[in-house]
Amino acid sequence: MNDQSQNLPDYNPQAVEAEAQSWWSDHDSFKAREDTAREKFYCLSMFPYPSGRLHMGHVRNYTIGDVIARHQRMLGRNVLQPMGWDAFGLPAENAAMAKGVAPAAWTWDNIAYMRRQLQSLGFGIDWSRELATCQPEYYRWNQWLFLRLLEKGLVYQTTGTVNWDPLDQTVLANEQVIDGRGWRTGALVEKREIPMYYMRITAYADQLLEALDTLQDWPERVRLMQANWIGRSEGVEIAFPYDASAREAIGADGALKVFTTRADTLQGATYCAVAAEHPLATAAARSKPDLAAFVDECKRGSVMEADVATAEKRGMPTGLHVIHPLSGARLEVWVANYVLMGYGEGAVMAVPAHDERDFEFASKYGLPIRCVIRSPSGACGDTVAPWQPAYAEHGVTVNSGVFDGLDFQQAVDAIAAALEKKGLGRKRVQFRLRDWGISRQRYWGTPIPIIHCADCGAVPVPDDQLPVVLPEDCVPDGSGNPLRKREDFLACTCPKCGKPARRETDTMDTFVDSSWYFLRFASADSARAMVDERVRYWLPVDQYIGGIEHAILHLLYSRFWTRVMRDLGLVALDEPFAKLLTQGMVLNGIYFRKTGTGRIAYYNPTEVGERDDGAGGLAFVLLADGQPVESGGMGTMSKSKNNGVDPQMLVDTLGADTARLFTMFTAPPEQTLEWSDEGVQGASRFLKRIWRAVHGHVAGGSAGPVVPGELNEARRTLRRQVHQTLAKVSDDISRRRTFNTAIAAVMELLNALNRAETVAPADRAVVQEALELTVLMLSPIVPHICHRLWNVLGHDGAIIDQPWPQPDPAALVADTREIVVQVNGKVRGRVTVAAAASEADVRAAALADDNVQRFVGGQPVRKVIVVPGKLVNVVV
RNA sequence: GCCGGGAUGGCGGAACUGGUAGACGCGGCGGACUCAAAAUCCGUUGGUGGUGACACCGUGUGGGUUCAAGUCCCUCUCCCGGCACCA
Repeated sequence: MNDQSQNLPDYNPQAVEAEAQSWWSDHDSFKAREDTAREKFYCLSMFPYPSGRLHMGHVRNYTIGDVIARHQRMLGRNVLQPMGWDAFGLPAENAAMAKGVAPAAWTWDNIAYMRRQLQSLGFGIDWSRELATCQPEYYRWNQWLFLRLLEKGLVYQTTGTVNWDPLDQTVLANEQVIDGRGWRTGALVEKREIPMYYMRITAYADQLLEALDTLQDWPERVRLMQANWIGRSEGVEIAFPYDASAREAIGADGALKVFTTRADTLQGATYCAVAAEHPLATAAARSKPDLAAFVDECKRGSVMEADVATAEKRGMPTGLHVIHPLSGARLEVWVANYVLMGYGEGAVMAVPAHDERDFEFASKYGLPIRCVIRSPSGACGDTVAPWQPAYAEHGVTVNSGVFDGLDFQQAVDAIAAALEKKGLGRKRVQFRLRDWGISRQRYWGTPIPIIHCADCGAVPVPDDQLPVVLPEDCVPDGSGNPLRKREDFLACTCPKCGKPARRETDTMDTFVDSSWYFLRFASADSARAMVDERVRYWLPVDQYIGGIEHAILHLLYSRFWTRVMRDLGLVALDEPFAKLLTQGMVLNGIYFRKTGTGRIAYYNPTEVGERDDGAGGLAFVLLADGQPVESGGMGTMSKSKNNGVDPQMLVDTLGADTARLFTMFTAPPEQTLEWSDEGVQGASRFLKRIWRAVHGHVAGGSAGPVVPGELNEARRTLRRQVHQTLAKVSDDISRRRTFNTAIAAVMELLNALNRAETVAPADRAVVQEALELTVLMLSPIVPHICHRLWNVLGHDGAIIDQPWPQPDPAALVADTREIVVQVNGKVRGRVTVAAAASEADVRAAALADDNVQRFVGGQPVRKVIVVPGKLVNVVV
């Protein structure tokens, strides 16, 4: 295209974006209406926590969703793209402590600011369905469903272990425990047992695992993470009957139950071990002060499981014994710190010869080791001491009496059958998944709807008294839950007996709030029900987009909650999210200096420049003082590393379209995205180029429609590229979700367009069509500039109401093709042949090529492989 | 430790089903415009050799399958993510 840069209007993103946004707002463009005659598309990005300002991760997340939503809209779907606020949670309480404002006020201010930011980025959101989880109209349904689950036995109360800060007299979340100390007080954190409510997610473990296979449009990685988290194990539950000593200590008959996946090694069990919290440990500790001290010590240890895993194995005998269910031998019962109360029965049979942990423990305490599995090398075939490391693989049984000579499965089957006959065991499945503890000793959350009565105990709040409203004017000071000091909240009457009673002050885990918000968007204004019949139309979510950090908990809880609501007859839905896209993190450079006191000072990348280091390389220096700083490579944008980029700055200077284009172009959506100021400039440059291309073309006067018969070779070639690009972009956006390659293809097209002839009417017609299609193709990604350019190209309506274009099949047809010719697999030439050429013709043309002949060099041709339309390989 | 993913120019990345490695962008280099700079535009840019046509080498390592391997199989190294005493 000839350069017509004179007198063309400048690209002013602020003006263009304001105009487009007010058009959409004036026309209520994104309001979604139920219409069963139309195919719906529910596009949802994970709702944000209202932390104060959007960060780049949000921009990336919501841009991906908006591109998909706008594309689906152009394909004719009835699109719903809602937005809400995950508004309860700890940061609001921290901000309250730091600034002395109530969490509610802080949260609502943040929501107002971030809503404006989302609007300034041009996301096509139906704001009429906006919700915040801290609204009583929303969280009353958390309470209502909690009561339904309580009725069904899917919510129950038991004691749970929490981190307790003894100075602040408060419960700490795991992330508030740093090196075993409270983050504010520095006091040593204790474990505390307190009553908590649990949701019986384990009752759904089997179906949550099995249904993962139906989620074919979820990333394999996420399904695997969930499968590992649920952790299904097939094994045998075995009872070791108490001997006289144990019966006496417990004061009853009975047996120690264990779970094992290695019932084939039962004859190698030489002792049993129980967790410190196990009833047998408690019973034995009553008469043994040193054991009581050890049990206490184990209980006090860190709640963090990572620390537990690396701790040295320690234990102490209980002095009690149990009877081996097959051999009748007396086995000693130990308390061991490596046995978890929360898995299986909280007790294990120990087979040191075939389990590394038991081996380490038995070696340390001199316990017997008995080999019952022969390894392939035979090393475990006899009972020579000292024993070498445990052989934990499957193998053939030995030293097991009637069970000798069996492979793993045969041995498990035979031993399980023998145990079952004696009533001392049965096969069963064990899951790693634990029930979901939802109580939080926190203020800023959904109040748990329970009333404590001195006479009646814990009484559910009747439905007609819902919601239990959280007072919004509390200002937490760090010393426990402020609700405990609110007499107006605490005081109530028992629904059963009418006497004065106290309200529960615990609130719900915020994962409860986010486990069903996607359902509420479909009936956001329903005051009388949690969800209504509109859920049937909109659900499931067709495309869900969010961070990989939610791969396990949020997605698993949401799947569980959906099934619970299904079983209550509230929805007809097994799985809430049909397709899932997990976007990668946004990274930026990390620069720092170690200060004299050993502390590390981080510098924002904008404060750092590059200098010649005098040795042929580059050194990083702080612009302010010219002195070197160290580079810490790329890392997630975070406050602590001082490497964040404020999206608002970008929107205010280069515009929302540049921000959107950069995040979509620089990396595929699932990968990490490395921030680059030069890359942002590149995105802005491309928008200016397309702006100029359109205005330059239009300045040349009007253009008629393309008449295919009038096109010469060059015009046909250009037009073919236009329609090939359209086909590729359609596929990249809808199927592959590789927005980066879609944009690259459009960039290539624009490069070709800038080189094209634009004088003859036929040329202008081809360019007009090309620019129209280019603007249509880019409109989901950079909607504002395309909104304007569509009108500049001579169209009256808004581009948002245009259908997604289809490539013209006739334009895609080529008369000739370039074929690559290889000799022995190396490219030696190219020949142009008619598209319809036969294989024999292609072969002849390839062999006739000069350079090909040079490399064949008269040698006998052994074989010629012809890949139609692509390449010929001559083997000599 | 177990499970999963990855390694391609100076950088981000492309190559989708085994068929032209390095699309597109950034950066670099050369040029045009300018008093100059910025902006913009044009050209060039994996390495080595050659004036050149071109040749050789090249997708973390070593091997294999194939007419043909970044892509498939085996070995090793390093990176990243998840789980982490789950019996």
